Amino acid sequence: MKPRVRFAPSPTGYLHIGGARTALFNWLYARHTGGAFILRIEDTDAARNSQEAVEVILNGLRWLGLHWDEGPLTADATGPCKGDRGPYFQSQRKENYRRRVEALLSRGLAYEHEGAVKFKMQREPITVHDLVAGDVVRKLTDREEADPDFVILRSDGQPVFHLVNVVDDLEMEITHVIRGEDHLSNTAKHIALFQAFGVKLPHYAHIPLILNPDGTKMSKRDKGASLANYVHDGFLPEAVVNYLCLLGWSPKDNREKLALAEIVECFDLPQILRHNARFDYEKLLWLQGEYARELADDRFYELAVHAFAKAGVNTNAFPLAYVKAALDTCKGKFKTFSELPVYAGFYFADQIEYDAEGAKMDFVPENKPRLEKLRDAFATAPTFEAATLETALKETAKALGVKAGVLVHPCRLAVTGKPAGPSLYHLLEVLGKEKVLARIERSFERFA
RNA sequence: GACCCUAUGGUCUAGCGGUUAGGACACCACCCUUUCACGGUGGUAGCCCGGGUUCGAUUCCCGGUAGGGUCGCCA
Repeated sequence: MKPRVRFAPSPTGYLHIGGARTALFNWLYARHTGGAFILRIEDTDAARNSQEAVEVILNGLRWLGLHWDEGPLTADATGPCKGDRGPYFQSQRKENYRRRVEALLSRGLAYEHEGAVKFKMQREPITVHDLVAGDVVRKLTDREEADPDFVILRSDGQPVFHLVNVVDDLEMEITHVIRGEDHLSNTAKHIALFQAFGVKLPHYAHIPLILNPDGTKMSKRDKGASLANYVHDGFLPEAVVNYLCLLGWSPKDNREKLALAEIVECFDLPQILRHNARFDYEKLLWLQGEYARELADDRFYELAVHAFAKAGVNTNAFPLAYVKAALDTCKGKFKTFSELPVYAGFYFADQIEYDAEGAKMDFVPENKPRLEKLRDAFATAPTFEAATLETALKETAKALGVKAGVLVHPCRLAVTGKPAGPSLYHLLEVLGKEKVLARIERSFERFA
């Protein structure tokens, strides 16, 4: 039988980066083995679940490219799903849980207590045969020693996580439960439940957690815990996916930047590390830069235009050729797309602000006559192309007896307002003679 | 408090009894370069501690310490 794995998030309104990795590892295992990846929404807690919250999860998985073989097609719990083991929303499976509780009750494996139903848990240690952690013998804690039984149906009739999770996994015929290590201790309860239902256990693989850079638990409040964060900051899904794979897993041959197809090829459960990993934003940024540099032109333009639009800059107000030429000077020079509007905003702004530090350094009295000379050279250059402008600048520098850099810096600041940016000669060409000369002219009033 | 998992440079990792402990990110220096970035070269930095086992432990065992997880009518 082909493996059947599932990602079973609770719609809380955001997709945790650790949850995203759990989904990814499930997806990778399914693709590696030719099995099925199932998405199940654990929305038993009606009070805090909403359709929008489900939307966040669906969108997150879609953004990452983790398409599911079975599960919801929309965020509507009563809406259409694909797969024949549905419903895939727990809120729609009440009847299944009720039947299962009845069965346990009638066989004396559960009992009513203060209006709730509790499962009779065994006191003997339970061994979890975990594909990642190995054999784990789980003994009762002191509190469980006092009362090992646990609630499976609340007094208001709502089923509890442990029950629904197990019922769904067995009814959906899940073969491998790949989930966060935070569930390892709970697994004993789940195993007892599976046995009570008289069915074969799924294989378990508990993957380590992702921690904050300081080693503490990454919770909703932490910056960087939400996947939406990376989407918002203009990361590329392929970079995030690649990075997530490297947290707790490695191909063991020193490769780090890997295409998804390569990862699918060599991914497997036993090679997953057993210890938690800290999230290294800098390394993610590095991968992001790697992927951003080799983006296909069309996708690059699309993402760039979108980034500008989000920053309130409508690049469509400019000629398409101008926009493309401008963006071409930026490709490979920034990492996340959220940097772009600041990096290249001068192409699309009427008024430019001068960087304070740069102005102090470059808009000094002795530079004014130099910049005037440069302006004249640009004005009389035979063409306004990068190569011509470079020649003009270098000849001007030579005539003035200074290094090229002495002209380059004030010129860049005058034209872009920034001390760093795209190749100067190329950006001058893109901006065009009129804007360049006007901006240089305007900068003169700023010289000390 | 009890139970469970884990421990290689700052971070992610390779290693599975004998290695000059390898790679990547970050950092530093230099080169390239009009800036920034990229690229190139070199460098700083590591086996948590204590006992065993062994001719020999980063590697195996035990203990400690530290970090993480779980013990809920949350999931």
